[in-house]
Amino acid sequence: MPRNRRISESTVRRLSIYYRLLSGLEKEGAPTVSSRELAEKEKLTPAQVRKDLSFFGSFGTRGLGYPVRELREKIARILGLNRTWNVAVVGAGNIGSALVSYKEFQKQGFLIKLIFDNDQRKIGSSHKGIPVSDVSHLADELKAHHIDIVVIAVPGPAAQGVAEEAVSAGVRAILNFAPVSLKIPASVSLRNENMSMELEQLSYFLVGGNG
Amino acid sequence: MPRNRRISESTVRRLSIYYRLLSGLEKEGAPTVSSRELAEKEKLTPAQVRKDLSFFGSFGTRGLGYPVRELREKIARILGLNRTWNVAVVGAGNIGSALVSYKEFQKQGFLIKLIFDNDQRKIGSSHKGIPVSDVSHLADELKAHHIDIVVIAVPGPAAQGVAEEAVSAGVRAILNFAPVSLKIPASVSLRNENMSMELEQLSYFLVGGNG
DNA sequence: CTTATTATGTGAATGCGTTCACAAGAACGT
DNA sequence: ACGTTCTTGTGAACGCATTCACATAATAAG
Repeated sequence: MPRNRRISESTVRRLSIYYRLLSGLEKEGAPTVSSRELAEKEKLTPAQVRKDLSFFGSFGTRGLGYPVRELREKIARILGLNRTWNVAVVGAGNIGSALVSYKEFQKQGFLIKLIFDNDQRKIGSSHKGIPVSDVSHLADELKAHHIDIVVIAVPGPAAQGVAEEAVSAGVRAILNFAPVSLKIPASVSLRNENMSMELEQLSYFLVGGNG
Repeated sequence: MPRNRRISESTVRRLSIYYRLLSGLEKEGAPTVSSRELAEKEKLTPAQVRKDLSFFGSFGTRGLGYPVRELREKIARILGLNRTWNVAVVGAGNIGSALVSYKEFQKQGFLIKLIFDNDQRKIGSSHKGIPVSDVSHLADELKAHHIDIVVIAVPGPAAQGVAEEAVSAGVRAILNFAPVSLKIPASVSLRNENMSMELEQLSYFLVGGNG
């Protein structure tokens, strides 16, 4: 059990995958699963799966595999999914609105508590029972509602300002949908979801990787 | 100029980043840019930038840097952004609708030509001038409209079926928003955009990487 | 024309994630 | 009980991306 070891980002990403897989297996009533079975479902190697899991201890049984329910619960604890998180969405445009309605988040314990916008026509209205607040009160509201994660869904030029407000309010995790690179302290965790970039990767593949 | 060389996925991802940066610099009228300047804007190393660009030739001038306009155009050709692509969105729910309204795609030359759904109440209506078609005619319509890229924005359980239809219609690139792992031939390029997973990564960071 | 400065391009070194390979352990049938 | 089969856990080998370091070259100033 190599504790104290730094876990690579790729390993954490795959933990999410294992979690989803294990949730499905648990519903099906499977008592155990082998690294080979997990690997086949996701086009990984069995060694990769075992190595990933071994970073957090050894919960497998040789000759049998891993206990589905226990492993899922263990990964939930590692990923912090055995609790709820308070989320705020900034930007009530197309993407922001879609995120608020996206039911997967609630299911996983990510509770959207606040929505912000700068459009007076939107402020005061509500999406799915969550009122749209004025973005000019961003920092105060984030603090008052103990928001853990801020989702930025505003136009590119506005994103950096929102990020800085969020950081100043003590937020330590940001999910950014704006197509810009945010400058924030290293102590804040940032993930970018840039859909144009994803399409560009596909485009590169389609033209065969050259010009 | 190390041609014939396989370009790593990370390099291609960064090309998208350089492209965005260069577009901005071009608007500002900057004639040239150094690897150091590019690196500083994105928290990369200058060596990384130079190595990435060197895979496609050497367009820099020692002592001066890279010509902004030429480099942007070169990267556009490499990524296949000097043309348009026909895109279809499957699923007219929250995410699908948001994508159709997302203006960045059109700007980059990704033209959404078709939207599909299985809900009779939605079929026939239109989003942003694009009519919603019946998903039961998926393959035929994809072929008829020469769709290059299919965006899957349907509930998890329906995603695999949609992917298979798309592949059977000759589609070679898929952007998947459904939280499942799609099984498709290796000859088809697939990118996953799983927003729950992004939040889970943030959650892992917030709990400090242990349970 | 010469010197100082800046910045590219790239082989070599480094670091890190993935895969290999195998010893060790557990279950199951005979 | 014993051998066969299955599967984990992990050190070692491997491969690939990143970083280093420097020769090379262009500009600018005096």
